[in-house]
Amino acid sequence: MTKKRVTIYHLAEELGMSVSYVSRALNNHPLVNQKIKDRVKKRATELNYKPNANAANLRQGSSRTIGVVVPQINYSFFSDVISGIEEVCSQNNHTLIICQSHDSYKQECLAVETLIHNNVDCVFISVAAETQSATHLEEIKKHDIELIQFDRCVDQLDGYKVLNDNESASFEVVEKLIEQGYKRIAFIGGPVHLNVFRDRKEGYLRAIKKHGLSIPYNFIIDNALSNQTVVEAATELLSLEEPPDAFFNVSDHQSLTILKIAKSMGIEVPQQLGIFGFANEIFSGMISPSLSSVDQKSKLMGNKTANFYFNHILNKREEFPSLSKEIIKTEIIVRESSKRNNS
Amino acid sequence: MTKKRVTIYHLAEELGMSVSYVSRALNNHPLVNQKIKDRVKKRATELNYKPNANAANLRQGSSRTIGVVVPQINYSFFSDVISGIEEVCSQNNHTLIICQSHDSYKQECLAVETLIHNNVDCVFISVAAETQSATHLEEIKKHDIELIQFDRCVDQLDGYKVLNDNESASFEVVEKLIEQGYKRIAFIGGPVHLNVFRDRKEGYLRAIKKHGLSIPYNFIIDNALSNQTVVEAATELLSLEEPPDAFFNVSDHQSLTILKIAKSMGIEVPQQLGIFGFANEIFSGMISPSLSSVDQKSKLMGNKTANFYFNHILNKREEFPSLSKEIIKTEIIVRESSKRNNS
DNA sequence: ATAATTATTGAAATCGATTTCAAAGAATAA
DNA sequence: TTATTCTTTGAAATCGATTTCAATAATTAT
Repeated sequence: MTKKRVTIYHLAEELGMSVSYVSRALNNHPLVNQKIKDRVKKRATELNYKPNANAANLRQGSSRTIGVVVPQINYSFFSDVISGIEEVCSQNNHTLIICQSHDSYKQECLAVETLIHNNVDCVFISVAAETQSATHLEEIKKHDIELIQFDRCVDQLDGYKVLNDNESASFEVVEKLIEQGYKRIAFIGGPVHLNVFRDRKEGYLRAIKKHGLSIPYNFIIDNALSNQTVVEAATELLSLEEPPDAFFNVSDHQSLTILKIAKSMGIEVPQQLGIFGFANEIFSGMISPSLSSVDQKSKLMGNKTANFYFNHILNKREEFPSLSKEIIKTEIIVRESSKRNNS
Repeated sequence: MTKKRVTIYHLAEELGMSVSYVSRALNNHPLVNQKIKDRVKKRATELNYKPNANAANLRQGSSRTIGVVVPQINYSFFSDVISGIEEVCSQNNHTLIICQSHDSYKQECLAVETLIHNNVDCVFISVAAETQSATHLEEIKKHDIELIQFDRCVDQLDGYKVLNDNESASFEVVEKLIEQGYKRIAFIGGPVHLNVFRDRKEGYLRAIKKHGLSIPYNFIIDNALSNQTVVEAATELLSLEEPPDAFFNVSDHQSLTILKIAKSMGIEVPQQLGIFGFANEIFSGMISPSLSSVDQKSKLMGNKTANFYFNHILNKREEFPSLSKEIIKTEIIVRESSKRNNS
């Protein structure tokens, strides 16, 4: 009962011409008369003809497909980026295949395998927290597939990268905290083998150095993405005789956790404790006190990553000079959690 | 400089056997000796052979690919559903192609076209707010592609559907409001041509009827998904001489807007005004007062939708009786915004 | 030893498009 | 009229896998 799909052969027979001619007519080939094109296309829609992309891709080598690998689709940052990527890809008639690594190196490798099998033209990747090697990414290149890393990149591999200005944004954030009179600023970071967290830490350190603040070594906590780690670290720090008077965090989730701990310990935010985070999550502006944060322009990052491919790689257009890195300016959003009323 | 991809032909030549044999060896065909399988596979990885899915799909008719269409990838509900879908699909060695309709019927049709071109085996769709016709979905079936609708479905089309218990959840919510002594309960809904919003409205109406409450006609607002509509409607209602004493909303964003309006008008939540929403957005539990809401188990919905395909459609397995609808039980989460202190 | 059966192996067709190459037809120039 | 150019058209090869069908080799039964 399964009707066979209408192919270009049926069309050709119906129209009494050869398949090659029909193919050219459908693809707007200049060697075909306009009238014929119209006739073929009309009949094609009538017969409900849909080209088989597999066949075309097999023949052409290109698949007009982009593979995306992210740690989690449903983290707001990544879903925004993907939304931005999708927008541009669909404008350019490209399809998206999406995989998540769940922050596992192994699953990331599997995802990369899948994308190679599917013959994608390019891979956009933001690597898993676990990822410390680039062999799987080199694999991609070996297969003549283009590669663009965005946000979380591996250092071992050069090539196209789309990034935020993590270092300078962090520097500015810490200066803003200092302006407000905070002096004992702690840093809650992520795994330092990932560029984004390392850069944020470096920005923090640069500001601290510039202003000659003396910070106890244990005010700097790396690898604190999990909630539990934050709870433990912050509780310990805030219980010190001389506790920090501010926290700069690499995520808003960390900020939120710290805010809760502060509340439970009766510490007033922002008077006694300033909090500044990263990512500008949807809840950051909603809760009370509202959380200061760095907006990463995530959707724009998606747009730019995709455009990077279409402008710089696919059609190396003259108006776009070739480059390998694109830095996206973040926006620093000062809210209640870092603004003392002494102004 | 572009090295040609290693194909099964290279492999066959290297190994001194025919391509058919190599193919069977790689695919664990029972007719091939285990030793040969091992040898072929070993050499395949050595030579860095990656099968071309396009070629296989073309030949086999099936693509092991699922297409997903949602209004917006970065709405938390949909990104959670997609995450759940992805999980199950990757377990079953299927690839995901994802499209967004941006709530436009036209873009939804384009997305469907794309998926047909790409020869997907099945489409999972949650339709755009604009969608009122099913012709594009019938198109999918005409091409012998399976179709599962989830959450937002069109009524005109029967077939597989995965849904929340919108009606009964709404009924319960309204009863919970009534228990708390709220009597003049307004309803802020969505476009009624979409099942989910209609069902929520019906649940609301059933509870109202059961308890014999008299509600002025203008307390029931349909098609209020946009922020502006909510602002206008809520402001008007709350300015009445006899304003509503509670709102049941089809989304938490609506709840949030109403909460803000109430605050700005000096109306106390939940004492003077109860608020209950839908979707249990990430911020709902974080703000103050925290917002009561219905958790839709979105990731589970993704899992179930995908499993529906693998269990009921792809391999009609005996342990799963054939059915066409799956209802997922929501969880009703009562928070501060609907709990009067009179308990 | 021969027939019957089973296990291995491979040649060639196939999926549905694109594209090369060449032929045929039409238009123009000599 | 013939030679030349340009346009229109189609046969067949191609992409890289899978699969059918048949042939050969190895094993077992008679």
